[in-house]
Amino acid sequence: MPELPEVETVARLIRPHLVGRRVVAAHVAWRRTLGSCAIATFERQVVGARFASVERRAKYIVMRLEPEGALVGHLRMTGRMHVEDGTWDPGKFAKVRLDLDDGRAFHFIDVRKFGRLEFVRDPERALAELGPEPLGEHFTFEWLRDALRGHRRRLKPLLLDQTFLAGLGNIYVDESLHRARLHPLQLAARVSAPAARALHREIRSVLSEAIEREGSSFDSFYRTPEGNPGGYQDQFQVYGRAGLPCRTCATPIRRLVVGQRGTHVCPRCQPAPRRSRKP
DNA sequence: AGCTACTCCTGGTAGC
DNA sequence: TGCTACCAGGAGTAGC
Repeated sequence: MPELPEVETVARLIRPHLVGRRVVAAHVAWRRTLGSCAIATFERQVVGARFASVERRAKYIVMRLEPEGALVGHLRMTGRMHVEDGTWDPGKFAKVRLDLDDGRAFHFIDVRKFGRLEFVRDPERALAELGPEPLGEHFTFEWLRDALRGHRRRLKPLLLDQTFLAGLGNIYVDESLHRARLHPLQLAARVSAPAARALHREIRSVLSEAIEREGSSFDSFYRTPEGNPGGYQDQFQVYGRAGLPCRTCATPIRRLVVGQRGTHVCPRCQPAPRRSRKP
C-alpha cells in the first residue's frame, strides 16, 4: 500500500503534467472521496483554478491551487493518480476526473474507496498534526533518540503513528526494524542510543532505496502514474516473507499481529524484548 | 497515555 | 463451477 516512497513517486511523476495547468471541468463519481465536501462545492472551488505546485508531505500529495487553497490527496490502500490524454479510459474504479486546459485529464482512481482528494483552504493547518519527515533535516539521530525516550509505547505502533513520524507505513516499518535488528514490541523508551542510531540510519536508507526503485508493488494495486510497478519489493527482507528463510541468518521469518497489523520479524535477528507478551 | 476494537471497502484466495 | 467466509490495511473514532 502506498507509503512515503510510493507517494513521493506519484508526486514526482504527476507534477510536470499538472503545474501551470488550469482545471476546466470536474467530474466526481464517488462523493466520499471528497471527504465532507459536497460535489457542487468542490466543483466551484476547483474549476477555474490553476495548479501552482505538487508536493508530498508524509503520505499526502499537496497540490496548491491559484488563486487559493489546495487539493490534498491520500491514496490510502489502493488509490492511484494518473494524468492522461482526454480519451483515456480510467476504468470502473474511477472516482474523480479533472479536465485540464491542455486537453488532458487528471484521474483519481481507487478500488477500495478509502482514498481521499479534498479541497482545503489552508493545507498547512490541515496537515499541522503530522510529525517530522523521515528524510527531512529535522529527523536527526538526536531527535529520534530523545523522542523515543519520551514514549512508553512499543516501537511499531509508535513508528506507524503519523503524528510521531510522518510517512512510514506497515511495510517500511517492518523493513526498517529488521535492518536495525529491533523487535516491533520493544518499548520505545528502552531503545539504547546505539540502537536508535541504527534505526535512524535504516529508516532513511530503506526509504531512499525504495524511492530510487519507485516504491514497492507486490499485488495488483500500486502502480506509478505511468502504469509501472515499483521495484523495491524484491528487496524485502521480512515483509510478506512469513515462513521463508531470513536473508541474513536463514531462520524462518515469523508473522505476528501488532496493533491489528500483520507484522514480520526474524526471531533471531530481532530478539523479542524481555517480558514480552505471549500471544 | 496507550491500548483494543471497530469502521470504511472490495479483489483475491482458501475451503468446501 | 460456484458458493461462502475471510483477509489485507491507513486513518479516524470510541471506549476502557
